[in-house]
Amino acid sequence: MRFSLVAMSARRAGMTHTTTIHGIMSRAVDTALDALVAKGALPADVSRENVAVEPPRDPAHGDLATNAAMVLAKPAKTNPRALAEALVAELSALPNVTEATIAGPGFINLRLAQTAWLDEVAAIAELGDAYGRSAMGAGRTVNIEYVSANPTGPMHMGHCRGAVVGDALAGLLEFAGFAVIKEYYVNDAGAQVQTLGRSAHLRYREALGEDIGEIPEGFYPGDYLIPIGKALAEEFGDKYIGAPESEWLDLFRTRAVAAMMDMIRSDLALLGIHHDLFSSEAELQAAGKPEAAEAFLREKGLVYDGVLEAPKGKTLDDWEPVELPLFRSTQFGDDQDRPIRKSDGNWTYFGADLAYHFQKSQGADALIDIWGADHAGTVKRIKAAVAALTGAEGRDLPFDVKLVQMVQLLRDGQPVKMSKRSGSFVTLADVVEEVGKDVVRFTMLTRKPEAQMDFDFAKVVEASKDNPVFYVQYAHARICSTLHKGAEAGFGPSPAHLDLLGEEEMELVKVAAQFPRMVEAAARAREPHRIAFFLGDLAAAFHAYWNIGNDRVDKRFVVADNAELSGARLYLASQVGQVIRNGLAILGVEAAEQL
RNA sequence: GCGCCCGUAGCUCAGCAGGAUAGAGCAUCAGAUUCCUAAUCUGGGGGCCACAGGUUCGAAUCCUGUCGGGCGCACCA
Repeated sequence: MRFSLVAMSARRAGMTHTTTIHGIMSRAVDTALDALVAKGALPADVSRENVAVEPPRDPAHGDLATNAAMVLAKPAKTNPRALAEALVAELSALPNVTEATIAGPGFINLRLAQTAWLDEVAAIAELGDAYGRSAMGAGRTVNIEYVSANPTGPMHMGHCRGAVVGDALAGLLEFAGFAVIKEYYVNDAGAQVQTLGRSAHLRYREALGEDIGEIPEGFYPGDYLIPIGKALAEEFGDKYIGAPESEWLDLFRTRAVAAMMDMIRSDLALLGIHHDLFSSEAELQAAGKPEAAEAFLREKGLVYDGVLEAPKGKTLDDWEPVELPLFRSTQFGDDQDRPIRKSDGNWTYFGADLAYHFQKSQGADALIDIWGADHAGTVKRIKAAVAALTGAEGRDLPFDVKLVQMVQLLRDGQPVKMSKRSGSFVTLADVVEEVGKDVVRFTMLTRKPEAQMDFDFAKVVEASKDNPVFYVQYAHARICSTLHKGAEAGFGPSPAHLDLLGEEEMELVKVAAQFPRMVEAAARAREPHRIAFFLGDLAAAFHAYWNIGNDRVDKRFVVADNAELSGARLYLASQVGQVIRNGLAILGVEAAEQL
């Protein structure tokens, strides 16, 4: 009980901005509830967990609304109406609040004084790049593993979405007050990297003049291995021509993996992605981590030697029952226990991955994995493993696996063909080169990650309002050019006469003021795409205001012969620009000053 | 057969921690645009939120079932 109260107050503290309007008002509601408790109108032990203070859907209802009376009525053993009336009495006494009314089933609608909103504009200016930052994370460490593409070739578009979503999520959580570790798991221990080593050897022979002809089945055919072969040839001469594999495979594999990782890192850099930590599966195994995890789990009775049943619903020609060390994942909701070692004694991917997650868990308060949706089937076992390993230590470690759906590449509505046989696929580098980093990043975030998406080369660079990337960038560019024009006319942004701003301008302020809330909501849900959608809304509000100026010269940002009004509007424009920049920064997108 | 994800306007998708009359863009229809900030603008029509139950003061949202679509289901990675 004590524990939950502590947790709750920490949570509430994390949600509260001290200097922005939604924080101030949600604290004000909290304080009003405290007052009711003091007066005996509300029991002290009622959980306020579901109390929300947020803008109503319909702006006609007011600036903010709270459901407090409805949520608390039942546990307080009173009716919503009575509670609402008591709360309204408290809230309407606040200087910020010009009107507090009860509506519908018991909502309390609040209208705020204009000065409250203008204070928010000032807060944006004061906090600058930090506006919207939250203390929600309270410095807790979150490890987010993303990309983790196999080091067997360059990054292609299949990796792109997970990379962007992971990186944007990392940016979001960092902005929300978490200490974020961005990690990449290098699968440098399996059969695929052996194949890579052999493929490099083939290219090495080729570099030394041998005609290798068509790349045979079972080797990686891509041209990107040619320079690796050449480098190996230069370094080692013909030393490994005709030599048995045992003499060169480890060496060639290691060299090839290193080269692939260099290539992947530079591909990622094109997207602005830089991991903090690259963890090697081979090193993990060399350090005996899987053995340690196995021993630990055996001791707990969570690993045993057993025989798997043949898979149902499909027939396998080469199925035969074998005894293997199995992890008891069924105990954690999986539908089958999972082998951690193969019959040849090597670790399965899962066996090593389990140890890897254990390793990650020791340096973090929460784990997040970003995976392609094709790995959905393995989520349960890894969650089971983490629950088993950390649960056995008495920890309850939050662990999320985010699945990212595939992207279909289109060009003018037609699917882009990829030839696997020739080893040519659409690389990430190609796409970034064609449309630019910012377009790739933003576009990948214009759909929730678990929904499939199309990426049409023609559409994503289109300069029109139905292209969200452009729409947001254009808003920012417009703001920059407006400030520029203002300066030419001798007007600069100034907070001196913000009270001259009218209702239309306040609409824009109210949208911009949502930003801190949106950051917290997005961070809580771990959905960076919400920031992208918010930016679309903010850009729309800005363009809407701008459009008023089409017909009404007096509503433009720069009003001739009126330095005070122009100064106030330019100040507003400048702060809207600041919010757009902050949002884009979370997503790793640069705000264009001109288009 | 089992598991996971999805099902919201003609199309592509939002829907913020269960809140008030479900939103946007495209398309469509009707207007605006000499001057002005048109890489457009204003307005209209369009919905059994797949279906059926349940929980709740209240459900697109949570639970169960059905139907439909996608993905996965080896000791692969």
